[in-house]
Amino acid sequence: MTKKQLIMEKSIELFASQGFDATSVQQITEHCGISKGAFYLSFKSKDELILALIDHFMMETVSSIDCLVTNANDKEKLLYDFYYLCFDSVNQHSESALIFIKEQTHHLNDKLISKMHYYNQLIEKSILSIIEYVYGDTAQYTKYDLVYCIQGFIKTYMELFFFYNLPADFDTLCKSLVEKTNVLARHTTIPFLSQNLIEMIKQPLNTGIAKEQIIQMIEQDIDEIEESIEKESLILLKEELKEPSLNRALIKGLLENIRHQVQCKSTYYVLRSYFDFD
Amino acid sequence: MTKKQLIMEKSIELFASQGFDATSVQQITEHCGISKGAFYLSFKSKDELILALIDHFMMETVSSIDCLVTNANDKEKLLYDFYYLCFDSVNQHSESALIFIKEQTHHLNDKLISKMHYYNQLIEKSILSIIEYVYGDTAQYTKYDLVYCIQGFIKTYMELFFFYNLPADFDTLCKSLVEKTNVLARHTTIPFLSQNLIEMIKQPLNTGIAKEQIIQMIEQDIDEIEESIEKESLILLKEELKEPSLNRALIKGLLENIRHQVQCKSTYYVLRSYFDFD
DNA sequence: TATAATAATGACTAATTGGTCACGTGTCAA
DNA sequence: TTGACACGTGACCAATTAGTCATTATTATA
Repeated sequence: MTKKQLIMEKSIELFASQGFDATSVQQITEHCGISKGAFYLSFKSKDELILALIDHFMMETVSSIDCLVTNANDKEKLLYDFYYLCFDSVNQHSESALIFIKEQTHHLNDKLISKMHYYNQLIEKSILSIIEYVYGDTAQYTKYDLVYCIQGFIKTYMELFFFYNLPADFDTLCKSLVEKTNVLARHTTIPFLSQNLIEMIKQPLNTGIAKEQIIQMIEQDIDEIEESIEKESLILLKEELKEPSLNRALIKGLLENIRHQVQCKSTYYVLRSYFDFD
Repeated sequence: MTKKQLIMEKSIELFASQGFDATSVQQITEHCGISKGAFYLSFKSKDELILALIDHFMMETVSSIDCLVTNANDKEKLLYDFYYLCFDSVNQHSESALIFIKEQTHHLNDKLISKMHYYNQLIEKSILSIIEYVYGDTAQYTKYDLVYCIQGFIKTYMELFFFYNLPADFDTLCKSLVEKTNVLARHTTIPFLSQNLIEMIKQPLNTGIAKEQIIQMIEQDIDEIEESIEKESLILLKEELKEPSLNRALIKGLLENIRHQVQCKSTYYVLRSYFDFD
């Protein structure tokens, strides 16, 4: 494990329990058993650390969702799987999720805002795909509202698990939510969110994940993987990022090579989005 | 206006735009045109200030809702009115609401947590009343889920207004939400939240509003009101709080006296809850 | 006007913070 | 053994903070 990873893992615990502002770099380094100087060898600043944490968590989440939606083949199950994935992944990374929730509204700086915006839009896009796939024209006029209702369900029930340690019967919960969603999709007639409103919201869809960062992701994967076609593909993709030279077919091929490599699932979906193979 | 009120009003602006941690007492006093010492004459600490702000905002909100529910007489309109009130009051006190949202998850200290818990429970109780009143047995088994769905709707659409400055067509929004709620109430069959789960959550329903604070509210009302039966009733109620001596009928009478005095609407509902006249 | 009481001031303190940097320490190849 | 190099250290710095308190200004009272 690199020092960077160590710092990230250990700092998650502190940030989750005390919040970002209330955790000093001193505390982090003590908790890692390293010196203050060593911290600044891995991260340029404290802000860079939390940005990295949030990126890591959101990248994972977003790409899992993306993966689910892209490979969907069962209309009945997709929505259930989606809900389950949301609760399950937040449950498994509850500390990261807590940081995310805590700092989301705290707008440390502009970078964080646009990051959040970016990830939110990705998730909304996925939810919309699900709705269009599952309900088709049935929800034609109310689909944007449905997106927000689904997010509302998730957010509200999520908090229940965060604030009170409810026994996590995710199966019942998700079945219950699927039913609610079905009912809304089939019986609501009064939309609030129109295409127009949605367009207004979408405007500042700028800053995605920086190329730099994707390169870092790839490098991390390369470190973790043994000599193989997959590894070589990753190396070539990294080169392509640094200096584009291959045509789209070759890139697509390289992506296919790493598609089923579990370790780099996130990377695959991030790259897929970066090279615009949606 | 007392110095305390001045500080509260001015600090809301700063907290809303920068957050609590990022706003120094220095800044607040400069923005008020007073000295640092003067600040500490009104508030024992910076924490006490934000606690007061959140109390003020939540007391107002909760009592408006309580008022609406208590005086309901039109099943068709109640839910609409409730939604409208929520959006409208948050819209009108958007800065306070923003502070509330920002600091809600930041758990400054235990006092804040239990305060939030307390207010949340009051609101949930009101929503449950609405559901029971509007749907009766129809939503018998899913009413607790409905409470959380309603909260989810509000939270999610609220954020839309906060993060993007959407044109606020609250009327359409509320009609749309009422329809969604109706649909859920009539067609859902799979509950997730049972009576049992709800009981688990309710456990730490301790610390309400401190008696001290209610007294301060009353004193503020007394200052603002001219000589009248209402003023005298307030004075007597204040005495009763400090040293209980009257029987419940008399107290109830005093409460009735101030019931329709607009300036002390919050106080009325807080007192009603304190003396347990629900 | 004189005196007491209250309100308000702002320089000050003590503590904490994020971030730096001159100085080890261990590990290579030559 | 030497020297080069990266890795790592923790004392230190400048800036900022919440909160205090001796002093001054203002007001009310006699």
